[in-house]
Amino acid sequence: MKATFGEYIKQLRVCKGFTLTQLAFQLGLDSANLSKIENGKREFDEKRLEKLASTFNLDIEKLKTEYFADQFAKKMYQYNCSPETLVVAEEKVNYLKKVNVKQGKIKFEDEK
Amino acid sequence: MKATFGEYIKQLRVCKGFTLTQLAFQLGLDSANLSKIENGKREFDEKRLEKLASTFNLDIEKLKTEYFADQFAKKMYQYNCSPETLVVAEEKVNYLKKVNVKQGKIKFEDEK
DNA sequence: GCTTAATTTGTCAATTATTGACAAGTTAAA
DNA sequence: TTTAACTTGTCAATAATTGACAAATTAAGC
Repeated sequence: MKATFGEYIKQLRVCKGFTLTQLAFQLGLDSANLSKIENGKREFDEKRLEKLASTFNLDIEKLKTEYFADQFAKKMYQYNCSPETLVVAEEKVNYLKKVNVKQGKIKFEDEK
Repeated sequence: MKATFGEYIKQLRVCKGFTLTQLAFQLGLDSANLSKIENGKREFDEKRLEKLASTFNLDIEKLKTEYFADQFAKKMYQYNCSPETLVVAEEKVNYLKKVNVKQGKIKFEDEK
């Protein structure tokens, strides 16, 4: 899968023969906005990933991978980050996990 | 460098013997907020990367790498993304670059 | 051609998130 | 116990994102 997340959604949609309006309804948004999402002019909201997965019967984990990879790639491209960035990111994920095990949960804003 | 970006800033600051107030002044923010940044309770604003680099005489590219890697890692950790995500991200960066060469600039919101 | 559905684009108010600022609290060193 | 350093809480101001609708364009069928 080399396409952007928007292109990916469009692919899924067209493949199943849905119109924008139909899919937008499933996802609980406006067809105009779905169009923008498909064309990379708006972001897909993370909270709709589950609905997207169930609509197309996709593995939610794979979908998350596509989704976040897309976000990272866009940032990298936009800010012209070195490829090294992803290597360092991997180290940092491991660091966070290790610290987490040692010290207990690191809380993010959206956790209670 | 395995630490978070906040820990990294603190390291730099303490190493040079600066107080929060001193560094905060250099960066144009409040010492209370810098404290939060160092402790991971607020995000460092991308627009201050240059100032941070010049204050500590750091290579801006390396700093960017640290900075964005930190952001990606936090998201990965927060949403429990598979490690695969970073591999896919790399593919997608290449895809974006290729598409860009073929079709001309992809514009982001903050470009004119 | 004409008609109608599908898609895209523009705009904007409303919601939501982020920031800057300051006060009040705690910790640490002398 | 005083003074500086740091941390935490709060909140208004600012900024970013979203949802919604109208209008414009494109595509398909007749």
